[in-house]
Amino acid sequence: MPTTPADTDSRALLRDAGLRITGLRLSALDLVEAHPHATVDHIFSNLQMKHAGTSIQATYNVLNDLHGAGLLRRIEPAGSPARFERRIGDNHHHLICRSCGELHDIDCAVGEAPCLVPSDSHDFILDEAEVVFWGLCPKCQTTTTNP
Amino acid sequence: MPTTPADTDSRALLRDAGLRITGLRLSALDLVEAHPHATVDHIFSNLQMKHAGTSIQATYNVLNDLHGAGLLRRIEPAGSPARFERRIGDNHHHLICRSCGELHDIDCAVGEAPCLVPSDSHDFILDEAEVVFWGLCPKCQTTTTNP
DNA sequence: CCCTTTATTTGAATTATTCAAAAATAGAGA
DNA sequence: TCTCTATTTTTGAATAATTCAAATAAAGGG
Repeated sequence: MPTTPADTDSRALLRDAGLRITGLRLSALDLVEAHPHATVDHIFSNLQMKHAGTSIQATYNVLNDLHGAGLLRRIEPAGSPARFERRIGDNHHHLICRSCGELHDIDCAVGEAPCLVPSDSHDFILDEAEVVFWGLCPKCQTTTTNP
Repeated sequence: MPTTPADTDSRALLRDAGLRITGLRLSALDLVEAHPHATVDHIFSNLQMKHAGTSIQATYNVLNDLHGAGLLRRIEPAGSPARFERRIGDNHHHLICRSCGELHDIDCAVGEAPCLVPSDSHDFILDEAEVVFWGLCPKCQTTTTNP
């Protein structure tokens, strides 16, 4: 079977994570790379095209395993099923339309930095400050009030 | 029926929001006031105590109506069912334990509604910058690695 | 007090996700 | 290369959170 550079890279990622190299996992990694913020359903139907007979449970398994190994980031915006992305380890955030769910990556918030440091840590060991910007996308600004 | 000051206040809130004044709605407001971050289940069982026969659907209706009227804020942290709180209109955030789900309010150091500005607004009309601090609470720092 | 609108109950469905046992397969070692 | 075992995937079913819809009950303006 032909191996693209990306494929070779994905194999190394899986191996380094201690996960076996399977077609589903390689395809899932590629898919999320190509379609950031993909939902489980979307990933599921794409996996089915490449690997006939793929089950939804296997899709959840694969995504959970990849997430557990730190190869995928999972985001769960309010009112939406889980989404997955490859950009991990950086400090990027998300901008979501309340009306249609359109989602953009936001490289980093600018300005009022104090918001990214809690005023009282309650003695927690912090590992993430997750920021979601909510609003209305340009399209929904004009269509929201329609009948 | 006796009306406490809080009760009177809640009645005014409902009336001003154009919502009819019902026992369930008054109790739900009181309950969330007394128990910030309460889950639907928690609110449901408490409503049942005060109003025998209350259904889970009515609980969802009441909470959705109050939320729609802007009287309750709904938060939906990843991996948790929806939670409700009375603190609305201020710019406070949340600190959540990844292990046990313990949740604290975090007062934002900076005042206004979206306390942060995205690096690129994508022409969205923003109404909220939601920040969730994730970490491990003191208790889970010691118990997480146990068998 | 009646009537109409709005709430709530009753009963069922949907969506997102997980659990568990059986069958298949990756890949380390003989 | 072949075999064996642990891991992965399928198959089948269950659960949790939430919503939908029709029938009944209650709020509150006239």
